[in-house]
Amino acid sequence: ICNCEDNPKSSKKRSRAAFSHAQVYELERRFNLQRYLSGPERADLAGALKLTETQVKIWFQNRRYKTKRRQMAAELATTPTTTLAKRVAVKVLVRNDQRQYNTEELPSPSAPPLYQSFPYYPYMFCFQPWVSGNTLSGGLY
Amino acid sequence: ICNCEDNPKSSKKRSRAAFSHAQVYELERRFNLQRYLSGPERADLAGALKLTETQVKIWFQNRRYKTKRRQMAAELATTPTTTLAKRVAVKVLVRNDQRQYNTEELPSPSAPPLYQSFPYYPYMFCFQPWVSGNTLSGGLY
DNA sequence: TGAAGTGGCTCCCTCTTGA
DNA sequence: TCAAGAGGGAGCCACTTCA
Repeated sequence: ICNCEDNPKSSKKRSRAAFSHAQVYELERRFNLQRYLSGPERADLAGALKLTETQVKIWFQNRRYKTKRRQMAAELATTPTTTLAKRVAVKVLVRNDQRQYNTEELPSPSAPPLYQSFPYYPYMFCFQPWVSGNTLSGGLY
Repeated sequence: ICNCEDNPKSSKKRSRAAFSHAQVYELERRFNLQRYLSGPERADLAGALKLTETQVKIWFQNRRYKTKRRQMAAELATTPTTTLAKRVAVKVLVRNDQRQYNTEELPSPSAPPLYQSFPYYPYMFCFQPWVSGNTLSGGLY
């Protein structure tokens, strides 16, 4: 599915592209500002870092997942079992009239926020023109 | 794929549900306000109209497409051929540094805006919590 | 006529792999 | 270790169906 058309260096399968320090630094900085990128934002960032839009997209995806996993692990390690049980119950009873956050997203009282002031907070804020049909330059969303 | 689980009235294939006047009126009113619904907005509207979230989603989808088709037809009918040719050219040459609108979205000087002050304008504005994993109550996004 | 079906695309999340 | 692969859900657009 993912064709990943670029990186003229290799003609093989090319796994593990290994981004540079500068690239990772900028991605990391951006990630601390926002967990999700809109189409144009992604395009700009990819252009600035000389990465594929797909690479930026996947990097953010992996980063989100990694953060979430780390948080859940930390939470599991520091939260008493009874509290966890209670949380599950709450999760099921919640109505969905209003926004429905997963309980993991609420800053846990005991788990230290690994990424300062950024608990896992999965909402999208996409303000993107929806380019319909024939999109040029590969990067679409 | 689309299971469309509801409408206890019929036990058959159930095509053409035929919404009521009140339902259509409200959908229409909402459509004049916004072309796209976020998850919670859709859930609220569906609940208020006693429709499935899927029905509301599909209604908006069909409505968008219908509007677009109507606009393109109107534009085709009222725009001289030379102008159309020029537009195609422009479309291809546009850079995508900045937002890239389809030319149809710009209010055409000659085509009357069938839906007042609402040219076809395909962008998403989703401000929706991303419910991960086990979502209850059927409606997800 | 218009709600729903179909197909093709993208994004997202989750988990896994292998250089 | 971590970018990328792969599976599965959901939304969007384009068209088509047929009650």
